[in-house]
Amino acid sequence: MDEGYAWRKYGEKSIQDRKNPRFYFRCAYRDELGCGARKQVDRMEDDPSLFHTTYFGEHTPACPRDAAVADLDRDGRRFVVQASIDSFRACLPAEGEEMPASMVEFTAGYCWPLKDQMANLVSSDVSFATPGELESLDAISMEELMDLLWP
DNA sequence: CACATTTGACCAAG
DNA sequence: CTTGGTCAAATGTG
Repeated sequence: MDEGYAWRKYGEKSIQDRKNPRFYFRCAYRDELGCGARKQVDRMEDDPSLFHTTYFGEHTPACPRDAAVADLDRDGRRFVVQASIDSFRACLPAEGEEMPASMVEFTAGYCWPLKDQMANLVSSDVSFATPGELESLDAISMEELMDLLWP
């Protein structure tokens, strides 16, 4: 699953008692920005179509993200929402499923593996002073956001 | 050309 | 020694 960051693969190693090799990635901006973020990806034993990803370290705030940007006016305020577009797509409710009532529910309920990163993406936005302000987003504005991202 | 990925070498720890 | 993690030269991709 794409969490929106740019990674560079730097290794691949067979692991004892494991059928599949482990893949090693580091932030693509390690040299440029001194970012120390890394991750390891393993194919799962029981379901080879799934991968288990372990993260190490934090990204620099300056690390570019693969972001979608949406602008909308609501109650005279200007909202700017940034998110990894692939992450959002991957987390969209299935056909027939209900759209969550708020952005908080959306990120918490549907982006479980990415919950922290998604919450960070949204709450670090300049338009929202605190994460609590996200609670005020209702279902209608969520739909507006979706319309803007996928007209 | 400017990047990224592959892959065996290399290395530190146990 | 073995094991897991990283480096870097060769190779791939546009």
